[in-house]
Amino acid sequence: MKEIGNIIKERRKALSVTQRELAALAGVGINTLTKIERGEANPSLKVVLSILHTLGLEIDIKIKSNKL
Amino acid sequence: MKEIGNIIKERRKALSVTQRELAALAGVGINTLTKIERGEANPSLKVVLSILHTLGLEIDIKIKSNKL
DNA sequence: TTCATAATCACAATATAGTGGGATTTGCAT
DNA sequence: ATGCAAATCCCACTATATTGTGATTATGAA
Repeated sequence: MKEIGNIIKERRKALSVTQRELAALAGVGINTLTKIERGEANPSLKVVLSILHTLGLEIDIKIKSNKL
Repeated sequence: MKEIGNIIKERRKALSVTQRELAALAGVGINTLTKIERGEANPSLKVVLSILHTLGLEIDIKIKSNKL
């Protein structure tokens, strides 16, 4: 969970937007966002997708490669 | 939400495992899994990741490309 | 340091995800 | 059509995610 939080935080900073702004744009509570960024939350898919979409990010799912 | 459900369902079938088996292996309830596969749920990230991991799938997040 | 803004925290209330149990339906064999 | 297993439905309960408010604590700039 820490990973996605960091991705969101870094992308947000790269776009120079505050937590409050991002939360508002994504339609989620500020508390929810701060916890997610810190990896202290188990957010619903809806919330995650909303935040990622707002940040211009997308998810894709693929078969795990077993490269070392 | 429909999309991830279909991905899970197709991957599960490709591996020839039943919903009950997958649910048990992933540590989630059968009802939860059936709803997710049908796109009638808004699952938590924990549940989604557990299912994907069990299926040998992984998620990655990238900047949305604006190709047409 | 001082000031302003951003981020985190703490609390309580509401919404909803996750669950099991049992009934029902669907799908696919023979 | 019959039988079996898989999938779905229904219901009620529990767990927890989400929320707003207000206070507190960083962070950074002048």
